[in-house]
Amino acid sequence: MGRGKIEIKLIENPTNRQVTYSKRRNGIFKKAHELSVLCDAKVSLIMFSKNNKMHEYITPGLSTKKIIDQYQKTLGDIDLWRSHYEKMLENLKKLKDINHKLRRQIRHRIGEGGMELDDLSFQQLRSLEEDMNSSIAKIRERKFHVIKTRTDTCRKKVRSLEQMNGNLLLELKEKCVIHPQFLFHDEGDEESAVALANGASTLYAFCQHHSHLNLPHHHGEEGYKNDDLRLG
Amino acid sequence: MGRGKIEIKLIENPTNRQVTYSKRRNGIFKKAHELSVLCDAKVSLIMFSKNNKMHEYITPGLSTKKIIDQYQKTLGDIDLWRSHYEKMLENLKKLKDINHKLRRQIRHRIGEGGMELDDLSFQQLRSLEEDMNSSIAKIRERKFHVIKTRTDTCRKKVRSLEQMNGNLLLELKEKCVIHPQFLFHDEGDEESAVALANGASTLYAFCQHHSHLNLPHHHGEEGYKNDDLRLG
DNA sequence: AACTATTTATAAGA
DNA sequence: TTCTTATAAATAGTT
Repeated sequence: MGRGKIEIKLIENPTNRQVTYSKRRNGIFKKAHELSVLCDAKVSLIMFSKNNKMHEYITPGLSTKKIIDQYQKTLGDIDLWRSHYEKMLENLKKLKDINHKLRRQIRHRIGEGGMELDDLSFQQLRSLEEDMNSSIAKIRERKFHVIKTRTDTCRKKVRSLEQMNGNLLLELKEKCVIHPQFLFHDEGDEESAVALANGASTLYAFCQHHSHLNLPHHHGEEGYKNDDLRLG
Repeated sequence: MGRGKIEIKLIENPTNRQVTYSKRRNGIFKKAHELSVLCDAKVSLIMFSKNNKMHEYITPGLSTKKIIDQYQKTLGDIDLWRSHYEKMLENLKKLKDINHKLRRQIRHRIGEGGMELDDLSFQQLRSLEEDMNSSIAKIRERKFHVIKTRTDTCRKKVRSLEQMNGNLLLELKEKCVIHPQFLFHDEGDEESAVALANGASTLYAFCQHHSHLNLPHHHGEEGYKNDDLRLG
């Protein structure tokens, strides 16, 4: 429709093309609107020119605003979702962290893995042990009313041995002062010899008792930990 | 354009309206297509008749399939997202669970909360204690090389004291054999009486000292654990 | 952007 | 719906 018929194919001349685009675009929009009104139809017409300029027509009933709102609501939902997702990621991270710490704590308390305790200082080990001890003490308390205990005598023995040793030394020293012949084993002083034997036998009996206890005592040194643990 | 001019307003006659819709719809599609070809424009034209029949035109370049694919890809992404989200939820739940168990384990090991151990049976307590013992043993092992020196020294001392004790006893015994007067306390033998008094007092002093030591020793029974801890 | 000769779209009727 | 056709509308080429 115009001065001459035209073939429907790309218009090479850019100016011509642009002019035709404008004219026909308006024509289509007019027709779209006429259709909307005449037939109560819903029409959405969107077009992009070769230079990417967009133009659109939407039937008045289907207002552009409504469509834009709908679009933005969807975007908003996506945003809400993303923020939700990111909060959850954070949460996840925190939980993993806590988990890791708890595992570490347990590993320390279990002493597992051999190398697990290596990165703790002596002070840390001490405090960890104290912790463990106080923990185990509580468990012991709980268990205690079910089983009665034996006692440990290791330390008593060490001390009493030391004491006894000191006393024996003192005694010997005194004997030596009173019966200097003690210092000379070859001399035949009957009386002091008898007295010495007498006193010695008493001492011996005691010491036998004592040294007899010493064996289990030494044994107990090793067993000590076990006893202790079992008591605990 | 037609036998007569028409006003642009809703066509009340449904048949007329429908006919006009069909004719004009074709007209617009034809024009949309002509625009697409002539001007290399991208055109999307969608319309719904009053009876909600949909018709659309899309510029051949912007194939309907591509648009549908894009649409489905978006939907697919949403689905992927949802499944991702659900996996994460699951993960979260598992972590929380593990966390809870770890906390419980620690509470048991710490013995905290007082009532925390009440729901364990005696066997469970026993096994928990054994666990704790083996754990503490490992900590001690680790600790051991730090206090090894002290311990060794202590043991050596004990042994040498015992040795000394035995030697002293042997010596005393020998003296008694050589000076038998030590054995008769009732005889008016000044020397032996003096010797006896002397020896007895020494022994008495020792025993007093010894039994005196027993109290702090018993007291040490309580202090023992603390000492041990301090050594640890 | 305006003009206009001509083509095209389409309203009304069949 | 489709065809016909008179006529309104759109628009290519020109100014």
